[in-house]
Amino acid sequence: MANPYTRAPPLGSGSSKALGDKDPFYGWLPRRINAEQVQKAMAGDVNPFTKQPHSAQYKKILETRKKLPVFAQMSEFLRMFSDNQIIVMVGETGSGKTTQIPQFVCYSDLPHTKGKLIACTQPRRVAAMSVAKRVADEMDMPLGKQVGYSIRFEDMTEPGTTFLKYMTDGMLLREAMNDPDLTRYSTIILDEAHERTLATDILMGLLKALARRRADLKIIVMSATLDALKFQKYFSVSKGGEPAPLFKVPGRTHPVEVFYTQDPEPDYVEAAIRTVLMIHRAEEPGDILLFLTGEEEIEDACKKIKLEADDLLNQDPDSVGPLVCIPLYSSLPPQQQQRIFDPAPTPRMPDGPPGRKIVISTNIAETSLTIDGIVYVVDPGFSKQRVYNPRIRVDSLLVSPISKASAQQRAGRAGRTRPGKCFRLYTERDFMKELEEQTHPEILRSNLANTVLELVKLGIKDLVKFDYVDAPAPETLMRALELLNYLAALDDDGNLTPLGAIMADFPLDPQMAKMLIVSPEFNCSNEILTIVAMLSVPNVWLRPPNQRKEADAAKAMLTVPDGDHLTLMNVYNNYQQNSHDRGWAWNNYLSQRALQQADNVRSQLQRNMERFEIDLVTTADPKRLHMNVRQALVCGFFMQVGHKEGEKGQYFTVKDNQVVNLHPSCGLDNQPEWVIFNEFVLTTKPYIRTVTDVRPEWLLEYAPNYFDLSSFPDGTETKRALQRIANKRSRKNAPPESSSNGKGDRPSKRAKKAY
DNA sequence: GAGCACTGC
Repeated sequence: MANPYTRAPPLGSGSSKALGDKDPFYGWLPRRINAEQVQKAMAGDVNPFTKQPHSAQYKKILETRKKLPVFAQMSEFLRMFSDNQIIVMVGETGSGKTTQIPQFVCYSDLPHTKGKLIACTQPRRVAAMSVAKRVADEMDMPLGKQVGYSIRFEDMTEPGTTFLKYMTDGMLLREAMNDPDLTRYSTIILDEAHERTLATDILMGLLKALARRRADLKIIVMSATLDALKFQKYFSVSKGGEPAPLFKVPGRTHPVEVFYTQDPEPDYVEAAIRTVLMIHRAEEPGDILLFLTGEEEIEDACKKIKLEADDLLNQDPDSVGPLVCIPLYSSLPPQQQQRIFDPAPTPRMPDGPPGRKIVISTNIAETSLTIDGIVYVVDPGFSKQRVYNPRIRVDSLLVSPISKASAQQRAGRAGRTRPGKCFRLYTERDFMKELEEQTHPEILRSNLANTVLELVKLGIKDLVKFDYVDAPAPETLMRALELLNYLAALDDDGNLTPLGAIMADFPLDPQMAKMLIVSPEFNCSNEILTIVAMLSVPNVWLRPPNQRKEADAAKAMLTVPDGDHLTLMNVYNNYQQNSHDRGWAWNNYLSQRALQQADNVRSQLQRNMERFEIDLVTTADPKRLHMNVRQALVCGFFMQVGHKEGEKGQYFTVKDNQVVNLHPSCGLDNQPEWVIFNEFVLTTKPYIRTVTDVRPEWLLEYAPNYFDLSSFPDGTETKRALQRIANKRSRKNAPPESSSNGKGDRPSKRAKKAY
């Protein structure tokens, strides 16, 4: 056979007639391609990848592509790509990097000639989908053929045809778990690396090691300017040697003038409202984007601004135009989110002062959503950030100052369509001296139980020595290892157990994966599957401010008094029985969107169960079914137990002895002595949320290692209570329920032993 | 008697 590189094989719909002997790739040598070759191929009449004639549309799009800053540097890029295994690339907003660089790579790498793919990862699903669509158009191909995307629940690729795949970072990480060498890929592009999502961080560590094993793999890390040097050093080719080369492309945005306050503002919401109204009165036409921290703050500010703006309009209708306030946060239904794209209101009278639109948004407008036409940004300098405290194992959301990088990103939102202004509600000194350079990457702010299990499954032996871009706190790793060991996912030496290997394959927190896998032993895997799905989606309960009573009453109708987990199950079952009816969900103050998602997650998990031959079983007798479900819950959540002390209903977490309260949303009709909880949240008080009544015997029985009383701090009421139960049990000298194994409905003997 | 920054598998 001739050199395979002299002639690209015809692809998919390619017809040899159209091709003739004019294959635009004829004689091309992969990874040794220059810009002249590519330009010529792009300008040709025949699409070199499909061998079809180019459409008129294609030529049009090509002209606009040529105006992108990155296009002018194609030659430089191709040279750098030829000469290096790893490149760090910086491309500011509007450079065209996300759409163009992967295409340049296609022309140079010619992945289709070797049956490989180019991957380009994105932190968000919508981005992966929309960019893939755009690039498919640019390359004159139907989406899902040569160019596709892959996100959870949706694989828009065609095996054997697709050679450029946009995907979420989490998706590529999943693939790595089953193929640590990522052999299908010839080039991997990590886009938006500066966002430092957990998945991107882990991928960077994996790819750095993989680059040594696979000399044929090329890697491109794309980021914002501030982080480039850090990545260059991290990906230095030789140990302590040269940093990875940098490819830099200017952006194409308009200048944004930044203003600071003279003095610190004591009340940033009040200051923000004042600033917005000042802009409305005094500045040229143009829409405003105000960043606040959460739903309540946003809705509140919306009302206040509206009131004040209406006053202004009435007082001075000749110089002040109408103003419309639009809230934006993730839990808003998509339809309402769309309002941010509405045009500004029209003047009240012909020739009157023009109207203005103000969007008041959480961080969602910083990265996930771009709104065109914004000219003014008001930035109070705060956002809610997730923090994880490994000492007490609690996740919380804290309003914290943003980073410099974040502030710059926010300011940039004012310059997308024309020159803009950004009003920072803090002093220049604070910006320079007080703000951190970067937002702490997620890996430093999260519970890593899931990540650690993934890393072990990926074959990483020593988690502490893993080459992280930023290493997590050792205590966070310890907490994760400890949890996984108690769940029997890792043995005492930190090796993956067969159970752990299966757990890692479920897109779930380890606790939930564990209880799902063991649930057939309790004859309730059907129910646990539902509960796990419901726990994996956003809150299903709606509570509109003016209909709280009605919403609470509707919830009470669906509540199961034995526990919130059972209530969730009941909600899902009712949703099914009412054939996913939108009206039913609406009448019961439930989020149809969340229920639909739960349904989706449930099917995906069910497919995973089938792959591992985990039976889907249930128990006929409803009373016994509830008992069985509650026991299965213990198998996953035995480390999240609350014990009531005293009559006041004060709960203490087991072992950590933290004081916690039942969350007001809890549906229990009494205060059981022992409960398991799904989450521990720190808001106005420490709360445990999604709570179920359990029996202490179950704790001792299904989690004997964790409930080894010698490991408990002495002198606590919890320990004494458990000791009493243990004594009673040993007197009986037989497990109380498994001995009477008359009906198949009861937990089997094996369940007792294994867990 | 309270909340839900945002993403992802």
